[in-house]
Formats: sequence, structure tokens, C-alpha cells
Amino acid sequence: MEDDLGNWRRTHYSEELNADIEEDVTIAGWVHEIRDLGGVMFLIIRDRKGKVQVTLPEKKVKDKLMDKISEISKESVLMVQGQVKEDERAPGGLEVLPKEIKVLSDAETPLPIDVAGEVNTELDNRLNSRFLDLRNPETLSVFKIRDKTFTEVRKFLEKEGFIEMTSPKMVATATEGGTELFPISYFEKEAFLNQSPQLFKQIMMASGLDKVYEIGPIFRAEEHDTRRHLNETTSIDIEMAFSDHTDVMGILERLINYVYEKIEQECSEELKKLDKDLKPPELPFERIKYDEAVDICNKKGIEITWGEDFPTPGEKAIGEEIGDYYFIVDWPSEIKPFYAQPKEEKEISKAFDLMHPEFELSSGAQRVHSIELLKKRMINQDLEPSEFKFYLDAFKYGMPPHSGWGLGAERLLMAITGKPNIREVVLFPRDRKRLIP
RNA sequence: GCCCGAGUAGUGUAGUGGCCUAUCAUGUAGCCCUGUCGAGGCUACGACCCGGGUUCAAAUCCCGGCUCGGGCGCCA
Repeated sequence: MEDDLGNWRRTHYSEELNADIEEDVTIAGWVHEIRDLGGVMFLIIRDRKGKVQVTLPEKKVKDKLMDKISEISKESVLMVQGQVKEDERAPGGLEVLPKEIKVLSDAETPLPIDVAGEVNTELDNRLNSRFLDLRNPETLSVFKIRDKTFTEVRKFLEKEGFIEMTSPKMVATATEGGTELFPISYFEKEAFLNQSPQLFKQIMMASGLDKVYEIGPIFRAEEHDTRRHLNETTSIDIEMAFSDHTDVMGILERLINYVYEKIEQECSEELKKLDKDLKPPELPFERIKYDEAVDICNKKGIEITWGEDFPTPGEKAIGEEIGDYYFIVDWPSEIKPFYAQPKEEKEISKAFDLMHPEFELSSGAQRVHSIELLKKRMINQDLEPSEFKFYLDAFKYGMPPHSGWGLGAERLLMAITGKPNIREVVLFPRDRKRLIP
């Protein structure tokens, strides 16, 4: 029989309890462990912030309460009202002696995954029961860090004078190319899920907002099947007027450094649970030219001809050589999108990639702001300028030079948490095979 | 999409032709125990992905399917 919440409310999280609290407290959470020693019973109650022991000495607790609790199953939801008591025999030196307990929800047994984390459950099973997986303090740590990361990214960009914007996720055709799109039905029209906010944040550069950023979902219909790709992911995008690529590279490296510092300082408990030793990367990040990167690959036996993008083994080879975050600059124009500004030597562009030793994190560039050059580059890349009218119009009536980048939020979180699989840092990942839950 | 590998109790595993009536841990259920903290002790429960084939004999070998993992490609 499950109890009614009634007028009970949580007065304290586990972490907030201390021996100086004289009045009765009400704690709320899940039964993490049950240890029945016969004459005394211990319940470990877990909430978002930690765990606390509830001690039930048989002689001091009402029979009715004892009977009720002796039938409890792990992971059931409880509220406990009682006295906080200091006792060095209790884990953490504190325990709660209950006067009343409400069983708000009985948990079925057995559980589909091991929540306590003593037996490692495979990711696939964990994702099928993500709500239970989150009850594992290690998994929870990943998502507390994720939350903190987004908070700090926003703080940093706000401090730098950026304005948060939101672009549409449902679009007609005409995106910047380079990837497959998911088609959707939009009343009588065909539409797509947007691959990035690129075109929209550039349009805002003609609005006078000067510095904008967006954190939001992007969709790619590629049939990739790797540990570092998803079909729905989160991008952190900025666009900045009156700037060139070197300006936004500076913002990017300082942002990464700042987020690392903040996580290191304010998520030390979470990092410890993940067994991750986080060191902010030193500023400035190394900048290597595309040509140098090609040389490194060739030296290491990965053959690349000029004008090709780096294959996965190439990225790893360069990462091994550098050992920390680095930029690749001076990319051939032909392998960068139409909106990347060419340098005076036209075959080189003002585009850059930010690399982690194991994967790409971000790419950006100074953008083309001349409408004539834009049209020319579109045609070169087999795109039809007339389909981009909504975008090109923004370049007609005063468009300042501008630059920006897009940063893969999940890639950043992989780097911070040290998780080898991108699915670990997304609550409900969407990949080639998974659409549920 | 290509290549490689794997599917054994709820979870994680051992077992690679007969010693399998299938190992161990965890879990679940029950009993004992007044200070546990990965509690302990005793007892019980629970599994060979599906379909076909080879063989006297298949968890084990072969074929097909399904599912999962890794690498690559594509892509960020």
C-alpha cells in the first residue's frame, strides 16, 4: 500500500543535514541500500545531492513502522521524518532516527540494471533504462557537469557581449550543404530539420546585433556509426561582426580554457566520481597550418594529398604529435564551405578547425561578406544562388565583415568527462539505430 | 554503407564437440544476527538470441536472420 504525499515536503537534502539541526527534518529519496542486521536496520536514502543513513533500532521504533519498512524494496521512493543525530558509526557521521516514514512508491524487483554500479552494465542496457541509470552517481555526475558546462558557456559569452538567439529548426531547403538532411512533412510543403544555425546567425550580422550566440540542437542524416557521432546533437555557435578569424579563435580558446577552469573548481566531486583529472589546456593553443598537418600525416605513414580532408587515422596521428588542443589553419578553400573567406592567395581560406587530440571539436572561419563572391563560390560548389535568396538578401544592404564558429557541445563534454562514447554525455541519444527512448 | 568481433539467469561473466543436471559474482526470496558502511553466515530461485543444418552427441561446428560492440567511410 503506497502512502499519500499529504502535506509532507522535503526540508533538507542529504547534503544539508548536520548535527545542529534540532527540529525534525523531512528527507525524500530512493532506497539505495537496505541492511537488516536483525535488531537494527539501516536504510541508505539517496537523493540528488548524496546519501544519508536512516537507522531503525528495533526496540526504539514502533512495530507498525518496522513491519512496513521490512517489506521495502530497493529503489522505492520514501520520505522520512525524524531527528538528525551525530554518530561516528554512521557513514558520514550522521544518521536520521525516524519517527514516521511514508512509502510513496514501491519499486518492482528485480531492477533491469544495477543502479549501485557494482556490476557494470552495458551502455545499451543503461540507455534503455536511462532514468535508472541516472540514479547511479557516476552517470549523474556526467549530467551535472553537462549542466554546469552550458551555464558557464552562457556566462562567458554574455560577459564577452554576446546576445543569445534562437534560429528555426524546421527549414525549407537550401542549407549550406556538406551533409544529408532529415526530411519532414510541413503541411503541404516538404521541409527539413536544420543541420546548423549557420545561415541564420550570419543573417543576424546584418541586423546590427554584432555578437550573437546560439546553443541548440542540430540534425544530420548521415548514416555514421561511431563513438563520436550522433544524428541529433547540440551545437554552440557564435557569430561576431567586425572581426576576422583570429578574433573568434581567441574567443574559442579562452572559452575552452574558462570552462575547464570552472568545471575543475566547481565540479571536483563529480570529476572524482568519474575518476577524471582535469587540467585546463594552456593558452594560447598551438596553431598549425594545414600544410604542416599534411606533412605530419605523411611522415607517420598516412598518405594525404594536398586538398584532401584528414581521415580519422590522420586526425589521431596529428593529435598524438601535438598532445593537446590545437588549431589547424590555412585550409584549402575548396574543402571549406562557400561562406569561408579566401585569403589573398585564393586557394587558402581564413577557416580553422579546433582539434582535441582525439577528435575535431569545432570549425569556423571569417565569412565571405561580399555578395558577389558568395554567389561565385556557391556556383563553384554546385549550389544554386537563387535558392539562397533569403540568405543573400542580408548581404545587399550593408553587411559588415564577420566571423564565427560552431562547437560540438557533446564533443567538448567527452573531452571534459573523459567518456569515450558520445552517447554517455547525452540523456537520450539519437543514432543510426536508436530512436527510443 | 564496408570490414572485424560478440550474443549464456534481472545485471555482469566462465565454459570453444561428450567431464554441462552450465561456473562465479551480483541480484531476488527466505532464515540467523543490535552498528552496518562493497556487512556477514546458511538455504533456495533464475540463463545457453531465433530458425535451419552437421554429428551417435551442439552453449560449443556450419548456414541464414535479429540484436549489440569495435574500426573505417560519410560527417561535426
